[in-house]
Order: sequence, then C-alpha cells, then structure tokens
Amino acid sequence: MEKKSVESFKLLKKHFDEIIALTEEEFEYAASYFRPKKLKKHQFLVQEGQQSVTEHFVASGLVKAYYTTVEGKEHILQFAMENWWVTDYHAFYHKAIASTNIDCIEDCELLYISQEDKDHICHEIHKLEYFFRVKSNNGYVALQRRILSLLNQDAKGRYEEFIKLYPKLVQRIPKTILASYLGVSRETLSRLGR
Amino acid sequence: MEKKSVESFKLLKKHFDEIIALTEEEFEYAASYFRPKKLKKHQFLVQEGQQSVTEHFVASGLVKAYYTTVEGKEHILQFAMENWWVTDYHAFYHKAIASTNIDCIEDCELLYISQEDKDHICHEIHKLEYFFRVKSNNGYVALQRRILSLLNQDAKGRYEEFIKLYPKLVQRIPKTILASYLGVSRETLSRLGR
DNA sequence: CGCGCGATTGAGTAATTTCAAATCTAGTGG
DNA sequence: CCACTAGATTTGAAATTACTCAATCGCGCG
Repeated sequence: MEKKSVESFKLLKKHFDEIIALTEEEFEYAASYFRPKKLKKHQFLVQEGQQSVTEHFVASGLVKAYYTTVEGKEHILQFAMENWWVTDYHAFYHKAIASTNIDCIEDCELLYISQEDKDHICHEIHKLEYFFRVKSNNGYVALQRRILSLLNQDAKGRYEEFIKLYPKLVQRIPKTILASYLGVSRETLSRLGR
Repeated sequence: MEKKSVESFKLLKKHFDEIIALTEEEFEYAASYFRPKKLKKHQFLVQEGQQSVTEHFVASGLVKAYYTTVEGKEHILQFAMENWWVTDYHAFYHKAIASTNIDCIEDCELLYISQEDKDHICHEIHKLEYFFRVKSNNGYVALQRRILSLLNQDAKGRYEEFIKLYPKLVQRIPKTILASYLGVSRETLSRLGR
C-alpha cells in the first residue's frame, strides 16, 4: 500500500469519527474491506450496463453520476467530492445492472467496497450500521431539498440556491455540467449571470 | 387499546417481517415505543412551526407532506399510504422546527414514534437499525428516480411515469394535488388527458 | 335546489428551449 | 514559446412549453 492510500484511509477514519466512535481494532477491521483506487479525470467509476457496482468513498477529487437519455442528453444525479459517497445506488442496493455512469471531473483517490462487504461490516459492527443509517437519512433529506428546489424555483432561483449551498463546488464544476444538474439548458444558465 | 390499534400493530409487524426476523419479544419491545393515533381527513400529523415532530407509520389511509411557499402555493414532498413512513424528515432527524405540513387526504390510522425512541430501539435491536437503514436506502433511490423524472421528462412524461409507478395512488389523489407533486399547474395537468 | 370544490377550457403571456453562430480558453505538439 | 484544436461559454433569434388569469362546467352533499 502506497503513501497516498494511507492518506485516504485516514480520511475515512476521520469521516467515521464525525458520527461514531470506533475502536482502533474496529476501524482496522472495517477498513480491511475497502480497497483504494486512483483514477484520472474522465475515467469511470461505474459504467452503464456494468454487472456489479461498488460504493465509493471519495478521499480526494470530484466525480459526477449521471444518466444519459436516448437523445444523448446527460442528467446529473449527484456530484461527489471529498468525504462524499457515490455509486449507482439503485444498482448497488438491488444488485441490478448499472443504468448510470459515474466519471471523474478531477483526478480522484477513492476507497471502494462491495455491497456484500458493506452489509457484512455493518452486521459485525453495529456502530457502522448506525453510521450508514444516519448517512442515508441525511442523503434523503438533501434529495428532498433538491426536489423542492426543482418544484418551486425557476432556473435563476435554483442556480442561486446551489451557489449558496455548495459555494466551493461551483468553482470546480464546468457550467455545462452544472446546467444539467439544475435541469436547465447550458444556454439558459449562461444567460443568468447577466 | 382498542380493536383498530391492534390491527395497526399487526400491520407494523408484517411490515418489519418483510425485511427482518424479529422474535415476538423483540417486536413487543419495539412496539411499546409506538403510539396509535386516528385522524380524519384534513387533520394534521405535522404542522409548520411545530417544535418536535414524530415519525408516522401509516397503517391505513393516505396523507400528503407539503411545503407552502410565501405566495401560498403548495409543493408536495411526499405522499404516504398504507405501509409507508412519513414525517418532516429534516425536522425529525435534526430536531429542528417543522417547515412542512402533513395532513390527511383520507381518514388515517397511524403509529408514531419520537426520534429519541426510534434511535433507542435501533440501538437496542440491531436488526431494527438494519431495517431502517434499508428503508432509508430505498427512499433515497426513490427520490433519485423522482429527480430524474423532473430533470428529463416534460409534464406529460412525468404524469405517465407516476401512473405507471403508483397506479393505485392515482385513483385516490385529487388531480390538483397530484399536479403540485409533479410540478405542473393543475390546468396543464388537466390538459394532458387530451 | 343550491352551494362549493374540483376539473376543464380559452386566450394571452412569460420562461425556457432549440438551433445556429461567434468567442473564448486551456491544453498539446511543433 | 507559439500556433492550433477541442471543448466550453456566450449571444441572437425563433419556436415551444407551460403558466397565469378568467370563466365555465360538473357533481356530490347538505
């Protein structure tokens, strides 16, 4: 294991520590089920049609998860930067074939785990089960907020809300891609600034 | 405890059984933290501004959770019918003041539990922690699907997708309310049929 | 029988999309 | 270091979708 991966595992430890208190042994045990991976910009974490998908903890970098329509338009389901988790959750939880793509907007360092192993460590360590329940709950609330934003805000409102909510992310995401997260055309988004 | 509540608890038991295997004692223990409540059409489960909210298991009936804008427009966050869970999840998880209203579209029988008690029984019974993690995961996936629907479908597409996904619900929900779930005006929804 | 709510229909308007073209920019190879 | 290219952004104009406002219709309930 090289230097950088060690760094990733430290971040994972800190990430768990924000919510639960694992012993050193517990963490080592859990960590042993994660594998490190480095990807460069434009490389894929998950590809449509893939048979089995793993969940990824982003230690560094930035990725986008998106669905591609038959007309070739991309719709961003989720961004994930440092300390975020990402996968095709439908495929992951239901052992289904991936219907989304996830690729790197920036070079990334990741830790990934299979669905079976995640369930296994959650079963072995109750605190982890709690951790992931809390994470999932928070994710649910975040998606509700996004839905609300889509329901009652126009293009400009959604853009401003995104800037307020994720000021750091805005800098790192090309406008074209942000447009397809907000559900507006890139031209419309471009016109909002003025 | 009257006859009807007994019925509600049986439904809760069956609901747990779909995912986990609780012993009789475990279920009785968990159930002791739930309280039954009957509400009539138009009565509230949760009201905006409320200090503390409980999570509700719907044993019978149908409710809607919605956010009201300053202009007085309602945006439906969620419907909940038999075997669904509902609350203001932001308020529930973060012990915050409710910003949404939830009221009955039909007469309802509910079982409700506080956030503290839910955490408590999840802590005591690992299988329940797992149960609610799975539920939350499924909820997350469902919201992602809804977001995708909002991003890439027009009014008609979203309506048809809803019908396909929740054929039973469509019958029970007034069009006006369904419109504010789909994010279209009631007039537009009305024009879709033709 | 009439009231009131929900659903429908029409007409004009506003927001956003689409298509097309012009700019701008960052990274690449010479 | 500079020219070049691919991708991203901006701008313009026309077309489309959905909204708003207003009026009407339909129906169940008291």
